[in-house]
Amino acid sequence: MKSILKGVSVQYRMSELFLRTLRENPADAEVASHSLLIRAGYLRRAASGGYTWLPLGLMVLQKVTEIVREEMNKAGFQEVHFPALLPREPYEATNRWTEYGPALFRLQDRRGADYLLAPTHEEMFTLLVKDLYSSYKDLPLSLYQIQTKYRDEARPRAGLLRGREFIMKDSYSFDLDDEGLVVSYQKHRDAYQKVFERLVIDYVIVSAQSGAMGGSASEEFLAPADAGEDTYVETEGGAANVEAIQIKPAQSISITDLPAAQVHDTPDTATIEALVNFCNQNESLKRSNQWTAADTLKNVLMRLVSQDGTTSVLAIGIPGDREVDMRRLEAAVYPEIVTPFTDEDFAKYPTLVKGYIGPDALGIKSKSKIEYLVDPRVVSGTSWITGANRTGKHVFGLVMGRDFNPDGQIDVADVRIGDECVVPAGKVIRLARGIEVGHIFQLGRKYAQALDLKVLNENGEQVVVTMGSYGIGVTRAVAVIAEQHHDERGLRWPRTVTPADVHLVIAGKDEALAIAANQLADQLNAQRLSVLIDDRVGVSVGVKFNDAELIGIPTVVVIGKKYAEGLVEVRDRFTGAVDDVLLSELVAKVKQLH
RNA sequence: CGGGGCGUAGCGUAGUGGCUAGCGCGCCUGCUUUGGGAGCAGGAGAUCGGGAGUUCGAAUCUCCCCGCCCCGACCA
Repeated sequence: MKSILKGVSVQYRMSELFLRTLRENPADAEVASHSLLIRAGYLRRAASGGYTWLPLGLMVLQKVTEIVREEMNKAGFQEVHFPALLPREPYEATNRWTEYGPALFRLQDRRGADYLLAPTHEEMFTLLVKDLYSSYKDLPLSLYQIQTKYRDEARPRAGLLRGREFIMKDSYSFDLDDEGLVVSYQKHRDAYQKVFERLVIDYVIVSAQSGAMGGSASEEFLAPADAGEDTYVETEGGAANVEAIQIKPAQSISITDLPAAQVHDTPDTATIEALVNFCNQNESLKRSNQWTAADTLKNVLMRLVSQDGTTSVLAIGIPGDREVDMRRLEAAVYPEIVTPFTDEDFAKYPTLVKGYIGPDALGIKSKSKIEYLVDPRVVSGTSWITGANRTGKHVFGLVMGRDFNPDGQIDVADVRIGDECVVPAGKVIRLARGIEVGHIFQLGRKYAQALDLKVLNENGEQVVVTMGSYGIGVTRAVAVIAEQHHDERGLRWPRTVTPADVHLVIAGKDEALAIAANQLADQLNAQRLSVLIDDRVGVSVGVKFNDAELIGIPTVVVIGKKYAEGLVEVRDRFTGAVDDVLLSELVAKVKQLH
C-alpha cells in the first residue's frame, strides 16, 4: 500500500503491516474474543482448533509469553524445552497411553513405532529429573516450559478458548516430602497471582478436583466470563468449582413419633411434577400447606463404565426439586464414565418400575443389587414421598433410617444460591461461569512412583519424590484478556500486553503532517515506546479511527487539523478521554498514561 | 460421540428445478474527496464444500463423504 512516509523508519506502519481488518463479524464466531481477534486481524483460522497468528496477534502473544516467563524466572523456576513429538513408552509406563483416551493424538513413524503429540509432559519432566538428579541435596527443584500442546478435543470452540493445538506454560515441582511440596505449591500460587495481575486478568482462585492428572490439593484460576466453560460457586468462606464443592449434610432427626409409611394410589404420576400436582388435588392426600417437589425423593439410575470396560449401575436418591448435575456426577465417579440408563437396561431389572422406583428396590442388599447412594439432604429421620415400585403407586412418609437405609451418600445435585456448603464453607452467594486460565495441584507421588524417580535421603535411603504440576494456558490467556477488555468498538489491550504502545493516526494528506508524525514516532521510540503509525494514503480518517478502535492499542494519538496550532490529540481507549496536547509535550503525556 | 444448524468470491449474504449465479464490503485502474467505515466511472475475482445419482436442464431434489458452528459429556 502507498505510504505517505518516504524512507523513514518507525516501528510498524499500517501501509506495510500484514493486516486486513474486517468490517463485519465472522459468521462462525460467537464469543467476543474470537470475533474481535479475527476482525481486527490478529488471527486466522487454519484448522479445526488451530489458529495462525498474524503480526499483531503475535506481538500480543509474545508479550503475554514474556510476562509468564519473567514471573517464573523470578520465582526461581528454570526453563527447559521438550519435544512435542514423543515416543509411546514413557506414557505407557504411567498407563496414560491408554488412560488419556481419544483426546491423545497418536501417530506412527516410518518404521511403525508409536508416537504421540504431548497433551502435557509429566512423564518427560519426571524422567528428565530422574536422569540427572539422585540426591535430596538437589531438591527442591521446579522446572517449566512454554510449549505447544496437542489434544484432540472432541469439540474445539470459541477460537482460542479451546483449541486442539495451544500454548501452555507447564511447570513441575520436585520435593523430598509433603512439607516441601506445600512450599513449592505456594510459590507457584504466588507467581501465578503476579502473572495474572500483570496480564490484567480478573480472576478468582477456586478449589478444584484434580481430575485426570490424579493427586490431591488443587486450585484453579478462573477468569469470570459468560463464555467460560466452568461453573464455580462463591460462599462467604471462599470459592470452588461446582465439581469440588461439598454440600453440608442435613441434621438427622429423631425417628420416634413419626407416622408410619403408607402406600397410596397415584395414577399417571411418573414425573415429579405430575406427582406433586396429584397430591395437591387429591382430597385424601391434600394438606394445609401445599406439597412441593422438595417433599419427594427422586431415584435416578445411571450406568457407569469403568476403564476396563465393565459396567455397573448406580442409583442416586435426591430431593425431587433437584436435578443430578452431570458435571458433578462425572467428577464424583471419576475415572468411571457415566452413561444413560436405557429402556433395555430397565428390562434387565424386573423389580424396577420406571417412574415409580423406590428405595425398597435399591441397594446392594436388595434383589436388584444396585448400589444406592443418596443426597446429603437425605438423612436419618427425613420423611419422603417416593416410588412404591408399582405402577401408579407411591409411598408417603417413608423415613430414612427406619424404612430404608441407602448404601451411602453422593453429593451430585445441582447447586443453588443459598445452599449450605462445607467446602467452601458457608452459604452459596453466587454462581458464575469462568474460563480456566491456570490450574495448580499437588500431584504427589503418582508419576514418580510409576517412573521410579527416587533420591537418597540424609540416611542414605531411597525415597520417592513428590511432585506438583502447574499450568497456565498462554494462548487461552490472550483470549481471556480480549474477552475481559473490549467494548462495542473493539479491543482494548492492557498496556502490559498491547501490540504497540501508541497508535499514531495521520489524519490528513499534508506532507507536513507525515513529517511531524515521523518525528513524534522517533521521539516515542527513543523512550522505548513502540508505535503503530497509520500512514495509509487515500484512506479516510473515519476508516483510520475505526481501525484504531478495533485494533485496540490503548493510546491513540491523532495528528491532523490542530497541527497548525501545534497540537495533537491523545485519546485513551480505556477512559475515552480526549486531550489536546502540545507537540513538545506529547512524549511526557504518553509516558504518563503508561 | 449424541442432538441441532450451516457450507454460494477474501468477508457478510440473496438465490428452493429454467437464460450469462445477484448484492454489499474488501481488492485493482482513473478522477474527485479527506476529522468518523466518501463519490463517480471502469475492472478483476466463484470447480455454488466434494463425489455419485435423478432430470431435457441441478447452487436448488436424492444418497454418500468432507468441513464448520452451536448445545451436551472432557480440559490450560
